[in-house]
Amino acid sequence: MKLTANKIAGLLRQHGYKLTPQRWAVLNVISHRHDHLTPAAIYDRVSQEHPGIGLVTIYRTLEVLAELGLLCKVHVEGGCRSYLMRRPSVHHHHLICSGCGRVVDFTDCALNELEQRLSRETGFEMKDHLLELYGHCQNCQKIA
Amino acid sequence: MKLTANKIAGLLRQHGYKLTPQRWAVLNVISHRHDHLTPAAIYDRVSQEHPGIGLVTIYRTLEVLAELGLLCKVHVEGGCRSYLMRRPSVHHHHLICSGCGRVVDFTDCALNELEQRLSRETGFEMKDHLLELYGHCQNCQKIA
DNA sequence: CTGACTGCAAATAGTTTGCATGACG
DNA sequence: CGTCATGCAAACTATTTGCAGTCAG
Repeated sequence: MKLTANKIAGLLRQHGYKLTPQRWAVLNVISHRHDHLTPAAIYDRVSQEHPGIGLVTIYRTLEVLAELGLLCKVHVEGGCRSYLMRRPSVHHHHLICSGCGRVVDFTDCALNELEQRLSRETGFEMKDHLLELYGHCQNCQKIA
Repeated sequence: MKLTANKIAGLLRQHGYKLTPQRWAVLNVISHRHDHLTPAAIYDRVSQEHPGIGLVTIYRTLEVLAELGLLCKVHVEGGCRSYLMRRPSVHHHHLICSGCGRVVDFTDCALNELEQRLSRETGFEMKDHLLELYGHCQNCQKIA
């Protein structure tokens, strides 16, 4: 499910955006990783190949890419700044390694039944949920 | 399960803290509500009865109270600053109304099976999870 | 040309830290 | 006394906004 430059460019254009070198650079940095990064960390990495880019551009780019569903945010223990990672816009959740930050996606959250029960009990109309699992990946288990 | 001043004072003292008027004021503000508040909002309310209190004290108090399990944090859609609310320290989750901010707790998250399956599939050792449900409460459904 | 995009600098927000002072056992 | 707590001011970090110059169609 590799997205080509063309597809991404098309997707951007559909929404009135352009695929600029900066946006491309951000996408490159993020898509080659399996963990999550802060805006600042993305900035650092992008800067290496693209000195002179502004941190502001990173923020704006992330906003656009997230809007198109090419990225999504992650909440992490302790602080909950807006960490981000790559992934298309299907309903899914994250399993995050507290050791190395690696993120694994999964789609089946098995919450329907729970939502229905709570809806019955509380009268709430369910709209959405936030689910993230934390643990240690095999690698980090060895180290610890 | 109302906590008396004495119990709270004892709990604080056990951990080497004191029950000061400021801490008491913060607890009062929070314990009378069913929704979540930002530190700044808590500050505003506490200030009314307790002018001259510092925002810093609110932050420090919240930290202490959270450490003792008298409060806990909430993540909210959009931004995810540290919103807070009252509640004892048992494993539980939040059902949050996107309309009015009301929070309902529930304990049975039915995630064991999911965690076991994912653990088998990915080799992760599960430690913890973050689960929050969002919806509209009965009241807010009427309004909308 | 026009609108989209970028980068800088400045402005905001939210939160933390250092320090002198005061309360209390 | 010695410890903990408070409030102020300052420091920081994270993020957003205003603006002028640039670029592609």
